[in-house]
Amino acid sequence: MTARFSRDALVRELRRRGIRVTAQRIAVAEAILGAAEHLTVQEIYRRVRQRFPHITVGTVYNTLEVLTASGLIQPLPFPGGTRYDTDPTPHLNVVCIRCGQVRDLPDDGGHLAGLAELARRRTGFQPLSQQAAIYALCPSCSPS
Amino acid sequence: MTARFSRDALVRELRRRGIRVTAQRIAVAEAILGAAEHLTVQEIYRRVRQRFPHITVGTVYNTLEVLTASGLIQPLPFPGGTRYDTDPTPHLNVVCIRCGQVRDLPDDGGHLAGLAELARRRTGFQPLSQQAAIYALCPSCSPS
DNA sequence: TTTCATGCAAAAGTTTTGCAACCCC
DNA sequence: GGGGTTGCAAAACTTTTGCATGAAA
Repeated sequence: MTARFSRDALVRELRRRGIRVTAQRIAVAEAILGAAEHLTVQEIYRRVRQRFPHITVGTVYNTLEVLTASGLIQPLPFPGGTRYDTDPTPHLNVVCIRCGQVRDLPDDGGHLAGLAELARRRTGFQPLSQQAAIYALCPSCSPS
Repeated sequence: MTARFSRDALVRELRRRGIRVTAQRIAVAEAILGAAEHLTVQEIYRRVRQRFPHITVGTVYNTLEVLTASGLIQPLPFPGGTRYDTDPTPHLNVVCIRCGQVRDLPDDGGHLAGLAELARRRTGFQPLSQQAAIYALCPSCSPS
C-alpha cells in the first residue's frame, strides 16, 4: 500500500469523514497509509514519534479508533497484536507462521464476497467488514 | 461444538499425538472441546480452576500451546484476545461487533478451500490453517 | 530414573482510563 | 468560546519467562 493521498487530499478526506484534523492524526494516518505492510500499534507509534516526540501511545490508540470508526482503516487481529490495514478492497492475508511476513492477495475468485453473502443469508447478520488469513509456511521457512 | 471425546478417548487421542497426559491437560482440553463457543484464555482458566483451584494461567497457556502444536485446537486471534477453536473443518466465524456473539458456518460454497488454494498458487506458501471472520451487526444490535 | 509439567512469582507487552491544559472549528 | 484532543500517568489486562518442586513415562 503506497501513499494514496497527498497531504492536502488526506486532510480533505479526514474532514469529509467528519474527523477533526490535528497534526498528530495526520501523522498517524500518513504512517499507516504510507506503509507497505500492516503495521502494529507499536510500529505506528515509533514512526509517528520521529515527528512528534511527545506523542503518547494513548493518543495513537485514540486516533486509530477514530480512523477505524470512519472506515479509513481496518484493524486486523493478528497473533502478537492488532495490525492496521488500509486496503478497502476485500483481500486475503497470507501469513508465514514462522517468520511472520504477510502477503496480501486480491480476492480474485470472489471467495471473500461469497463468504460475506453466505453469512448474510445464513445468519441475518449485516456484514460490515471481513478478514481472512491463511497461516502458512513461506518457502524459506519450509522444512526442505 | 459438543464434547467429541469420552475421557478415555481423549487420553488416547492425546497420547497418539505424543502429548504427555496430565490431569490439568485433560481438564483444559475438555473445557475447550466441551464448549459451544470459542473460549478466551480467561474463560478456559476460570472453568478449569473449578476443578483445579491451584492451576495457574501459565499452565493454561503452556497447555494451549501444546494442544495447538499437535493440531487438536486452533487459536483464533480475535479483537479482545485469542480464542480457541476445536472444529478441524474449515469454517467461517461471523462476529457481531457490538455484542460479541460468534456464529460458525460451514464452508458450504468451498470458498475457504478456494482461498487456501489461491494462496498456495500465488505465493508458493504452504497453507497450514486458516481463519475467516465476517464482522457484522446481529439483528438485535442493528439500528432498527 | 529421567524427563518434562506444574505452580508460584515476576516481568514484559498491549490496551484502557482519568484528568488538566491545549487546540481545532 | 465551546467542545473535542493531547499529553501525562496510572491501571487493567494479556502473554511470557525463570525456577524449584512434583508427576509422568
